[in-house]
Amino acid sequence: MVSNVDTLLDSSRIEAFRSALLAWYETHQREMPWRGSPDPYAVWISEIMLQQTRVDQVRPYYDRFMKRFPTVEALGMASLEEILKAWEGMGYYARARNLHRAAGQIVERHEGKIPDNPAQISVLPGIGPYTAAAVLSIAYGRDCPVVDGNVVRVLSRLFHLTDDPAAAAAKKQMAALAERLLVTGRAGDFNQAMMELGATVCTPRQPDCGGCPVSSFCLARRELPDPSVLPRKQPRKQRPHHHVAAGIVRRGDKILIVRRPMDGLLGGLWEFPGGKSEDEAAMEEFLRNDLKRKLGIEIRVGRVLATVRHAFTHFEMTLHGYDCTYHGGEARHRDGNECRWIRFEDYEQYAFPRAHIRLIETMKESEGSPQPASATQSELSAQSGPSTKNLPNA
DNA sequence: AAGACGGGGGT
DNA sequence: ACCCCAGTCTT
Repeated sequence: MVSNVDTLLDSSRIEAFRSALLAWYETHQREMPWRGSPDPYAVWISEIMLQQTRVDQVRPYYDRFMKRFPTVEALGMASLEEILKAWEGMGYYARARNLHRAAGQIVERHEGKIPDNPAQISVLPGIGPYTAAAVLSIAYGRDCPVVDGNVVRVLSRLFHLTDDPAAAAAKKQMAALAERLLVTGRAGDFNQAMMELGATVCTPRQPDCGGCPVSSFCLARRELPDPSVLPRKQPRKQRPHHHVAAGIVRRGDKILIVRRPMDGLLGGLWEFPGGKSEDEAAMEEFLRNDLKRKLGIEIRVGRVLATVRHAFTHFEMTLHGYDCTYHGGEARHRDGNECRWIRFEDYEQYAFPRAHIRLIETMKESEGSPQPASATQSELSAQSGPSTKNLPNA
């Protein structure tokens, strides 16, 4: 589509485009705590948090995180456990693990200063092409164009690009166009303006072309009845649905939690032990066998304390939380996962996956939280039946 | 090139 | 119910 691209790429039109975009950004940008004074550390943290995560979700996490870890040195001193706890609920926990490693490297190799050049910043864990360009342009004013999901969408429509943006050739083309349009000397503003435009005006569905400052430059607007068909979206597979049994295993006034391995899903987080069951009808038996096999403990499985539905990107899960009582064994995980007996009220000191948090909240609401050892079996069974009140679509 | 990796909000 | 997000890393 060279001819399409050329339509906009003459210097006077590019200048007009830049002026319109920057003028719009000046008056329409949203308030964000990391804007204003470009502290490289603040920019770095915000950009990591903003990976695949919306501004409004990041905001409260960012404020708490910066209060807790105000500098690279503070972050470098922190344990992974502290950082994961601060990250709890935001997802993509590899970001927190990479932040922990990167902070250590920045303190040790760069005297606590975020690198200001592509070669050094790009090798830090968790910093890919987008984040490198974002930090370098916003914090250091370097002329590096960013290409994120917003920019891909804006450019696809602006230039009527119909290729799959996931393809290598399309990525190259996007990068070249962003580079060509970039306002030299104001790269940070330009990049943020493009992203802000994509996030608030040139949205995936029902873009506000009437409110767009650069609609007169937009080829999709001119040539298509509906610009929102771009960028070309590829067909998605449907997600499988799994049933997971988790045991809230009581031993006196303690309950058992197990830490997930560092790599993989929800890496480094704590959870109630259990696993995926093929047979939804035989969850209790599965759970008893599963904890025997993985942890070497004997349990008695009681009633369902709470049931939670939870959607991940690539699968869906119904999490069944069972009231269990301990009946012997050492609680040593066969794969070496750390096991810990904690008091129920101490769970807030550990980072849990969202689904397990909701399990805990549901148990507390229904007064089905694990009872002190003094409670008899009859007292427990006298309580209300399985709680499914937080189970959407059930 | 494709898949793994969370969670929330918009439509 | 489905879409997709201020992406990165691994295979």
